[in-house]
Amino acid sequence: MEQVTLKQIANNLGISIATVSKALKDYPDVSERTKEIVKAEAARLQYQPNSFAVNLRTQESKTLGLIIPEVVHYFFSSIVQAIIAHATKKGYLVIILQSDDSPELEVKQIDLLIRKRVDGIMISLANDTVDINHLKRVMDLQIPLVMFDKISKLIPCSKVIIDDRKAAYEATKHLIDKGCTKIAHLRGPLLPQNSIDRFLGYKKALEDHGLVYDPKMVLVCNKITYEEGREHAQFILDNRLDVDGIFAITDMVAIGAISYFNERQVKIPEEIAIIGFSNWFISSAMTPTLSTVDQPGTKMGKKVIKQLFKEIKRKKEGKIVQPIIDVMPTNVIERASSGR
Amino acid sequence: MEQVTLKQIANNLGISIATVSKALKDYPDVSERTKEIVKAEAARLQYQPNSFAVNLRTQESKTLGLIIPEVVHYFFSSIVQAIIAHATKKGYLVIILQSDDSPELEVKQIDLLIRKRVDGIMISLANDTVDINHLKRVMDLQIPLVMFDKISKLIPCSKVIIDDRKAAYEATKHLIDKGCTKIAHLRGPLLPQNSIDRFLGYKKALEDHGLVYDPKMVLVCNKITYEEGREHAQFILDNRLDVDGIFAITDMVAIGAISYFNERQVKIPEEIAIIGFSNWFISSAMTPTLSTVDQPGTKMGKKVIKQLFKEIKRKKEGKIVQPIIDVMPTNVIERASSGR
DNA sequence: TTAATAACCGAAAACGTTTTCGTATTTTCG
DNA sequence: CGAAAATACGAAAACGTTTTCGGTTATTAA
Repeated sequence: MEQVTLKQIANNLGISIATVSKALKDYPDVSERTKEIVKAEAARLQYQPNSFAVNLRTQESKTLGLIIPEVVHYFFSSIVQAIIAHATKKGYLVIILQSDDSPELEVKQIDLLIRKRVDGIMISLANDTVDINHLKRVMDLQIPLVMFDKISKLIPCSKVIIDDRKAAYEATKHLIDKGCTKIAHLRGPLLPQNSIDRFLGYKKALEDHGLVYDPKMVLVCNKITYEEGREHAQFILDNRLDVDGIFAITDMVAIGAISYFNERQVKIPEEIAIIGFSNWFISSAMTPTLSTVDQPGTKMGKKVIKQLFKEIKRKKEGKIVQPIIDVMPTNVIERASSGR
Repeated sequence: MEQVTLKQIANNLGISIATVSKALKDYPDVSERTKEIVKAEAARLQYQPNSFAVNLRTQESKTLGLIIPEVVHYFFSSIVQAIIAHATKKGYLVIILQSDDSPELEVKQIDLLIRKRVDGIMISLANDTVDINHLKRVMDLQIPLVMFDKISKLIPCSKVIIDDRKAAYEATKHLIDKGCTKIAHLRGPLLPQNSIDRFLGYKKALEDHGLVYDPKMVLVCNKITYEEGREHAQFILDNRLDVDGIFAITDMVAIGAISYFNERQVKIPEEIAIIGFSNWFISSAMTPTLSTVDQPGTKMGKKVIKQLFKEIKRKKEGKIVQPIIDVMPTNVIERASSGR
């Protein structure tokens, strides 16, 4: 089972490699007759161009890199799916890497992608990435780069995000509209911007509606897990915190809290109303169903890959790319957990 | 920002390209002194070998292909995660493609991977893949191939699977042990082997324990969705099927059913006990928590990639690969939905 | 001292493609 | 009819690496 090359076709037909190559790519300086002959022979031998050689020659890999903190995650896997689908449609393949929210891994992975000479990189940063030299390097090397969801404002590349602050504001306001006056917030870690922004949105909403902001009502989830949701729910009950509403940084945390409240017979939403964030699929399948903020993963993925393609194209044409910042709309979805 | 090549280093130092290449790879016929000098210069210029050229020369891409039916799926994304993690540890990157359970897409994607000349392919087949010529082609081209979960018995490659029939048998038996005598089965589509096997396990368990198998108690889920779970639950209630236990093909379906039963105030597990399949994360976070069969995604992913590496290595050594079939153990996890 | 051996380095081919440029042939047109 | 233009093809360089094989020194043994 020998490799079929242009050379073989050329030899079989008694013509040159150059002509074969050009015939297959419909160059104008090849006669129709020879084109036909060459194509027939190529088909007969099931010729497939050697992508290694093509890559080397054209200096592009037709491959993109995608780095996300976690694969097993509804929001991220939705994005992954959308990106893969659109990339393959355009003849590009996608290499996926998972940073596990580790900045060190992230640096290594960027390095891997650069070495592989991918044609573009999409990334959602690890939670506590602060050093951004690896990203600067990507920019310096002129590799098209698009960030999404977890971004760094210090890198002047295109970004696809949501307005976490506004979304959190609206989620909190939703609870207020439902009559909650003592709203707790299960926030994320202290570092990443999303977590900070959601917290700020929560705080602002309280202040704008005449409610006092009490730091004791804000509990930190370092890992943003189901278990933390349960633990904080327990903390609230055991310490008799006076709470009638909860805004959780994520559906995962909200579900943990709900599960614990269910066990302790706390009525939701009557005694405590809850709203999550992300519109994870399962939030509509819970009992009670979970109110949440829709974070449109599929749409975001589509925007990300489209922007990347735009930048790859502009780079090829030698034009300068004007980075954009696309803020996707979010909206509160009311379900049973806040439906008073 | 010019590309740094071996040639540049060679010119800078006034030696040949060959020597530079060998020095960087610690060939024995290069003196320690020149090795040091070369390495220093390479470090100074931040030399990175051009992977296109390396690929072409060595005829390997250090890249693997992975095709799965769905990315947004707890079981599959767990596998993806494990595979990516192990692959990168060994210096390999992973290209992921999603077949959407479409045989046509699957064929195209296999073709893409072959063209990209990946060093190995891992695949879980689309639900209704029957024509397997694309897989035969992979075998013919001697590309290492490992199948998992949804496999084809007709292809003599390595496989990592579970014993669906046995697992389903045990799930059904679990319900019987709990005192159920009228057990329904929400089965999957008629075609794929997993679906058939789980059905057969269910049937066998009934027969082995003196219960009559009634085709009317088997309802088909063509898409294996949450909604189908709900619809079948409704069907059962509306048609007054005499049911005291349900074995669902998947947690997703089971959760749908539970959700509907909750709405209709059917007590679980008192009136109807339910067991799912896969041990999807959320099954332990439901109310009531869902009994299920553990399908160890992470472990399976690890086995898959390890076997693939083994075969890649053997191929390099020119040895023949002996395909293996690894049947991973599963076990019933009892939770509230069957805990009488 | 000479021959044999070891140590070190470089020339060059090869991987398979793309593309520029030149050349030979044919056609067009004044 | 002759010059210009159009048509069709091929030679060859280039992409950057790896590796074989010779060749040149320096070292050792006889």
